[in-house]
Amino acid sequence: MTESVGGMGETGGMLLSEVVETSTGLAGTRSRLKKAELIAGLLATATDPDETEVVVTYLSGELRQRRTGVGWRTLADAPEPAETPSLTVAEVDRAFAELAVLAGPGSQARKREAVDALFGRATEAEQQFLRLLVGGELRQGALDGVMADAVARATGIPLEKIRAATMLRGAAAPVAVAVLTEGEAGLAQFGLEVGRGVQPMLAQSATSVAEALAKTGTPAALEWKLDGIRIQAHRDGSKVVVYTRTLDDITVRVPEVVSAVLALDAEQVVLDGELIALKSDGRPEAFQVTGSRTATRAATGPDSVPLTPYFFDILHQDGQDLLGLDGATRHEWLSKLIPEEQRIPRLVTDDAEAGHAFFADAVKRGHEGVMVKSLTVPYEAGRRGSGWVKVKQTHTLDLLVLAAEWGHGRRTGWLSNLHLGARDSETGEFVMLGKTFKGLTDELLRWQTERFQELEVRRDSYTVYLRPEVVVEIAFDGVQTSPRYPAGMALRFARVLRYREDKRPDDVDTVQTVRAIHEGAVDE
DNA sequence: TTCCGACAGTGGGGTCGCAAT
DNA sequence: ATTGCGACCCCACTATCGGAA
Repeated sequence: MTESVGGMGETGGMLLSEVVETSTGLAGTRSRLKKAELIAGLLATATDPDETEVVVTYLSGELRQRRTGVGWRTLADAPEPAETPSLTVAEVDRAFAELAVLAGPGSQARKREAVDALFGRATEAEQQFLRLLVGGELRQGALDGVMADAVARATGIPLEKIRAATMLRGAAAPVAVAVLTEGEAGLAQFGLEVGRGVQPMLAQSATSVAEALAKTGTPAALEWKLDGIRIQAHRDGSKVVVYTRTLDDITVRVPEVVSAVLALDAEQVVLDGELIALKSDGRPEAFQVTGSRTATRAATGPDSVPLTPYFFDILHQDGQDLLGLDGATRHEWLSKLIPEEQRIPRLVTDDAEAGHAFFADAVKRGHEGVMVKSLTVPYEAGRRGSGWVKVKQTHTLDLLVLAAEWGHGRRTGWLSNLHLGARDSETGEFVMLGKTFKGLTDELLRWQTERFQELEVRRDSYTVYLRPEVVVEIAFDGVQTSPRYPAGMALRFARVLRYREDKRPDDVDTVQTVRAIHEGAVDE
């Protein structure tokens, strides 16, 4: 262990440079076993729980502070790097903790000073590491999953137990610290705690109800998939806390949820649900409306858009943990506690045809599609298992590739991100509706990189612009209002299905067609 | 030996709050 | 009042590793 040299009166502890070296090693191998070994090796040299916690979070690609107010722009111009490493892990964590609480007039300048002080003591490699860490772009092939595996291997504790504790605790680092310092006995402290967010259960995708039913097994429950914000509501007596999918606390922004939960006939409860803005006729507002209202802090007043909470699962009630129970039993508990108008409409069936009719009805009512849920699996916090499967309505269009941007990371050297345009039937011009990088195989990336440069008309440092010749079939979930694109519309979740070399630019779909979808005039 | 679950990476559009201009 | 940045909401898809079958 090297002592800190020439620091600011620091006493020692692990150097940041040791973390940076390990991170470089992680990026240098694709083997997850090797990554786990490297992580375990460094964790073994940590001297105290605090240090262990910081190292665990850094090697998972995160800062310990949820928000610091420092981003890529602030870090773009940093002072000259130091020649030799001296920063300790503890010093770096403290520096970010201080940055995180800076606010008010003049805070930008003070942030600048604090960042310069920190980065002035960092070597070139350390500066680069911190930049990527802050930006959440470490890309060393190790995040929470690999970290959990590393901790399991280092301690000999089954991965499943570590994972379960992590999901219930809602965070990886405290669990890692507990087992690294106390062994398996350290896991005993982690269970569902009313008031503390649990990683929500996630869903796989399927393209049809029949395919979804094949994954979940039958009979299964189908529920409308609402296009809103995922919420997890905790009540302990008179205290209510509402969390988002990433366990951000949004309680003060959603009084509707607080009052709904306080009205329930239970002292303690943990509920999973969806929050959505509805029009006066009961149809859902565009996601942007729900998102905007939910993001607004002081969301009261006459002009405020009301939100409606729906609940679809229950994890705890009055001292009893329910998340280990099967889906059917949990829903019985839910039905007894939650009034029908606050539950998501649901159909239990083993018939794909009946299921499809339920799906079609949900879509007709303006919803995204359905969730298909196994009746037999427990609530698998944080898992994306086959117990829950989503089926969404999608659209497809033939569009023109207007340009393509150079990729990053494993896509470096390939043209990756496509600019997509529809034809304006009145002017004959092509109008950009958004970009996509999704759905491309390596083979396709190779092909388009070559082909697009043959069609190049000009380029800048990010983008190659093309002659309007390449037609691509695009899938997307819907059309949203856009403040950025010229038609005032953008595609939501666009992805490539295939190139259409059999089609000509005149064949691509029109802006007018897209507008019709936007206005809900087209059913596909 | 092949199959498949879990993970990480590669980015997309939109909105609000805040500080500076 | 406007602008730029940071943070967070929604997210689809492919490649890969390593254990399961």
